[in-house]
Amino acid sequence: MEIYGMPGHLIRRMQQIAVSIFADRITNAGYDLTPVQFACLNALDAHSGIDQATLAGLIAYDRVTIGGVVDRLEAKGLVTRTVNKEDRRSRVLKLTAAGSGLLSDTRDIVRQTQADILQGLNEREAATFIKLLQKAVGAAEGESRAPFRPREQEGEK
Amino acid sequence: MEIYGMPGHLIRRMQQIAVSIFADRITNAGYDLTPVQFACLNALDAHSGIDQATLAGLIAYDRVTIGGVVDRLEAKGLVTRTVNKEDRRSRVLKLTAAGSGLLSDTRDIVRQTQADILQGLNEREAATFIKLLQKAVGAAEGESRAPFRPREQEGEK
DNA sequence: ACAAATTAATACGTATACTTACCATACTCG
DNA sequence: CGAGTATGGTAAGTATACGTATTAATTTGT
Repeated sequence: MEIYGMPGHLIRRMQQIAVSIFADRITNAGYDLTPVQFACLNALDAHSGIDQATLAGLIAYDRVTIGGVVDRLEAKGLVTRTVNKEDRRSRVLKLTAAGSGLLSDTRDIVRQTQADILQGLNEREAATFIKLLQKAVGAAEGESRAPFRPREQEGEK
Repeated sequence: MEIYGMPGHLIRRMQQIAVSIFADRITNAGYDLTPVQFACLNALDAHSGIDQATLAGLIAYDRVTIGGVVDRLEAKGLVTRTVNKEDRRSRVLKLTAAGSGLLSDTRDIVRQTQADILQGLNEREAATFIKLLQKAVGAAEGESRAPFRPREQEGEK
């Protein structure tokens, strides 16, 4: 069976390449941050004070995985984790000044990374590709073990 | 920064969903096999007797990762690993009868998996998506830490 | 009010997926 | 032919990325 034209193989390759480019650009700029760590800092910047489960849902990761990621972010002094007084099961996450600073410092690099990932496509192709990606992801979202969970608005619930 | 429309995020999600669907379909059919394990069996079926480094190159994985995968395939009795008499550094890999049988049994499931991954796209969209994926992967291939390495033909070299 | 169900976090286990470092073997070229 | 280089494999370490199970705390249903 020829696997080279199969979506499963190509998507894995694309992801492998994307991670590789991200690591390369970040390292070359003198920083130490992984894609999921960046995603966490970015989400905490927009939603300060959320707990780990909410963070996991916002960036569509497994709760257990995010627990480990937050461990490392906390160890690096980029994030604080305190028990929530209103619900003592959960932990309130906040960026530190260092976390906030690192996020600002790396945003442009990450933006550039996105372009480099699709370096082989022209503008029109890249737009089409992203549109199809979004459509495919949206349709199969439910098959994921770690689905995207937008934050509930105060009104609903 | 909004990450939901960025290629890096979408590609990771797509990969996450693809792996999830693969695991689901294989488990439901009563088998125990991961995507990379399937890729190894499939490559060894087409190229019996290659060594680990060649196998890694054929499916575009890191040498070290494939070492671990082959460990597990060997432990499950799906693959044999013997020292190459002509080059004692390398190990000759071959499918066992069990490995060959499992490959035949799971091929159709994997084929179906590929369609399920793109369930949200119609035929034309899926074709376009795969074409663009191949183009993007081909162009950025060199940025990967584990590039695809086709087998050298006897003539060159 | 109080048992049952749910939820947040964590512990433990498995499997990628890579880095760097090292050893053994093979190759190359002066 | 022998030194330097290259290559295959493995060891050790880090970081995802999940599954299952457990604990603690909150919510729900009666």
